[in-house]
Amino acid sequence: MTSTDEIAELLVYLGRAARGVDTGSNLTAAQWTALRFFARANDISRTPSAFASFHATTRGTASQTIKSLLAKGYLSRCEAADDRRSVRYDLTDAGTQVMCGDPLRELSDAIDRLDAGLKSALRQALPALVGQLADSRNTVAFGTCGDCRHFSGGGATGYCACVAAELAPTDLGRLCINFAASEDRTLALHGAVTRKTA
Amino acid sequence: MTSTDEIAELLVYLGRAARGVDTGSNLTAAQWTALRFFARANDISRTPSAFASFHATTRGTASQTIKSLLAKGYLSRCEAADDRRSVRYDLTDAGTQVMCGDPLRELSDAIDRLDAGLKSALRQALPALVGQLADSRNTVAFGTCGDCRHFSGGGATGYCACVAAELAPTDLGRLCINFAASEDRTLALHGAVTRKTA
DNA sequence: AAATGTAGTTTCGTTTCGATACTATCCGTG
DNA sequence: CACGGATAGTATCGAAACGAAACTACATTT
Repeated sequence: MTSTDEIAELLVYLGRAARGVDTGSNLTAAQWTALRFFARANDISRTPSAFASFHATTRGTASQTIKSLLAKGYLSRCEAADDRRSVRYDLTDAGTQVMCGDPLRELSDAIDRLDAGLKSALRQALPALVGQLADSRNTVAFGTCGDCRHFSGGGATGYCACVAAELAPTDLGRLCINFAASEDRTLALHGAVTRKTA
Repeated sequence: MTSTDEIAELLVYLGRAARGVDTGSNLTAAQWTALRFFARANDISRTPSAFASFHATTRGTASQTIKSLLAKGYLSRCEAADDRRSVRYDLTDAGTQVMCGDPLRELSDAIDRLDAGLKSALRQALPALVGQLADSRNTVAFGTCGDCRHFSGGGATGYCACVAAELAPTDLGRLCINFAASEDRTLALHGAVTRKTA
């Protein structure tokens, strides 16, 4: 039993413990994960397929979870303009409201109580680990635009080489299905690399 | 959306992604988690209740998952000597064998490919985070004896103030239900604090 | 035009899950 | 010692999650 294995187990334990206690909102763990994803993903990523990939499940299961949120009135369906196969799900006002009671808040608060050094360490190590895992699986990773290799720019705004468009400040913290970890595993403020999306 | 929330989401994402691909062993994610727990927990912690606590579920669900592993011949039931209500489950030889194909290996390998600094950062930050989370919930945390406040001693062996016994070298890396995070959030090589177990 | 691939959905049987109820045992207090 | 309450383990129930498979519709490639 190595120290590495202990880290892996702690990650699994925390991921599981993070579901927390649902205080009244009447959503299951999978439904919370889905609602959170659609609240956090950028425009091109709020699809059933992207969520299935994010949640490491099949599109069938993802579709089922989305349907339940649709029935509760927390998501609204929106057909994509460019590809008529594709759909996009957005949070309704009720969905946004419910997100205030996200049980993940408990974990966030615990993270905030960590020493600044440890917190900053997580901020660096976890995205790098996500990248490593995606590499070994030859799959897409998930991350936020501000951490992405496709992104270039300094302060509040910037350019995404993948979508080939300027990003609004609010987009920098959003999940993107075309996320690519930075080569050097630091937090990414160098020139973007153009790579055709999978 | 703060940086803290991003960290929380990455933890959930990794915990989910860690289940990996089960190559042939025919175990579900919950069954893998259970088998892994019983492979890693020390003598006093290999009970259904301890696993339920570890897996953040009810004893009923835990009992069911254990039953399925029992049916597959990967666990054996063993009545406790001191408390006739309690039972302990041990891995059979077949169970030990199956553990070689643990899909969590993929995450471990990814961790090993991280820079040494990042890996060491995780090694410090994650146990601290587990402790913070346990604090805010007033529940028991989980961790290994070597990181525990009850533990004192230097190199290959040491003393556990909780069980009030010397620990074998192999015990230092095992999960314990009586784990208590160190006060100072460093990796714990100071005097043990005696605290009656819950 | 045909073949292949992708996006989304549905259905099926199995497993997980939380809630609840139940038995057996332990422990503390009177 | 007897009683009550807490704890350990298990079983049962209905709902949800899950993976696999099949299906439709649309896009892309050949």
